[in-house]
Amino acid sequence: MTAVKIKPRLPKGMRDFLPNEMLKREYVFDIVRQVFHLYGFEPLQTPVLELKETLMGKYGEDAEKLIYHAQHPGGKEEVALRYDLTVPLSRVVALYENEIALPFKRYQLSPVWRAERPQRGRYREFYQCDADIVGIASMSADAEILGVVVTALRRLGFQQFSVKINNRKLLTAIGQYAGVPRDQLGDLYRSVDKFDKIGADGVRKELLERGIESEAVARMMELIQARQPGLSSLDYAEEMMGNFPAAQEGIRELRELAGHLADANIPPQFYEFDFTMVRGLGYYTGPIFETVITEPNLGSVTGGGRYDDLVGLFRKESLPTTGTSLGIERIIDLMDILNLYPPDIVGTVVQVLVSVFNDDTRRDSTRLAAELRAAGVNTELYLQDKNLGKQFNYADKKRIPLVAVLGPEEIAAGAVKLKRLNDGAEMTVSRGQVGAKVQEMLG
RNA sequence: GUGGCUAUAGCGCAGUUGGUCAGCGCGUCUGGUUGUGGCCCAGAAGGCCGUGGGUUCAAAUCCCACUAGCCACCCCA
Repeated sequence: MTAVKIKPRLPKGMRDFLPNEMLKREYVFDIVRQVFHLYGFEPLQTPVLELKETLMGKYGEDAEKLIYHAQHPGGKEEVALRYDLTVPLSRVVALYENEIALPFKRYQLSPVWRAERPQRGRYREFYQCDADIVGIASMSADAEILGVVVTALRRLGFQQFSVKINNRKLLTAIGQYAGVPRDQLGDLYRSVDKFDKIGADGVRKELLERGIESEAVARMMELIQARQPGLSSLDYAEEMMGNFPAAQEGIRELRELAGHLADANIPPQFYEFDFTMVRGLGYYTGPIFETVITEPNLGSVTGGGRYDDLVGLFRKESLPTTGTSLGIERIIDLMDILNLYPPDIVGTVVQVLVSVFNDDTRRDSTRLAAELRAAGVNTELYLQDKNLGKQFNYADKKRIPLVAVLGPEEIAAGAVKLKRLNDGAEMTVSRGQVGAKVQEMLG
């Protein structure tokens, strides 16, 4: 053995999740999964690695630089770690077109990798929870996606949030209306997207700095400043830009979407039309969505939209597709900050600690643990050789709710003493009914 | 990728203009309490002050580089 140890470290932006944290993560995953099932989505799993040709050219130039490349020495295939779950889905749909019945409603809870500089709420390995509907052009599909988002967030305990809805077609029309040349559209969108952060004046300033004509900036500002509640914003947009075909189409879609949302009983306080919301990824073609929880601001917690052309990159004919991604990492960070976890998930899965009185009684404790497990109770048998006080201490620290004491007295009486740690209540019960009594004491 | 801030015990921190500055709180361990945790009391362990150079009689303290983390920008979940 050498004296030099390797420093235990992690790659930048990657994390371990210790049991305490995993319990919380799984709680969130479970709720999200339930909601996906509730809306009729079914699970899909794809490999961590994709062929480079599958990933390249889908996300835009900037995003592509963040793709992790994964080669082994002498490898013949060019492979990379997946960057999101949307492109793999499109690949799957194209690959199994004869086996998949449309509409294809799938969800996937999986890690993705992006070589970004880590920050709060931003990691290099992080889980996304995607739900998408392939094969439906109608806005009813988009409405279902928004229903999933709103339901999942509400079930997780978020009270105040707003899903912002915009449309790529409308953004195109806004650019046309303002008279901004094509090569400046990116700059235009990037600035407009910051409206919430830097305000109207900030956007105006930035647009001018980016060299966009002052006349175009003025027309632009007139448009985006007129943000109005509910559907009146759509009326306003139509009034202003109604003679642009892209605007007509975009507004028609959003009207249709609004109708479906109302029919589906999605409470209107949870969504709004916001023409300043822009999504960066290149593949969106229609309605786009994003959810921001403003207090505290950790960036967007969901993002999605319609991408009718993406499947078409993998086969002759494309398929209309819409979907969303829940940013589970940011949701988890917010759950902690806002204290949204139910009290019983913190600590441990163990319901009862079976203590061991002394060496002579260990066999009895082992049998008791077996009986409890057979009765379906999550049971930990104390495996060390320490006095009762230490064993209670251990249970207390691990937040195990009940301790079973099986000393000579109990053994002689064919009984078990159960103690509930949060209030100190004790109950001596016969061995035969210990499973039922444990459930009773756990309430 | 660009800029800024930070780095002292397991965790959170203090350390004044270089000279008892190696400390505090929490946690851990031991005992008070060998059939019962939390609270209290007493005690103990634990640090090459991120790493490597430099300045100086003297560096946790000043300078440089590196590394890591955080924040902002970019972008995004």
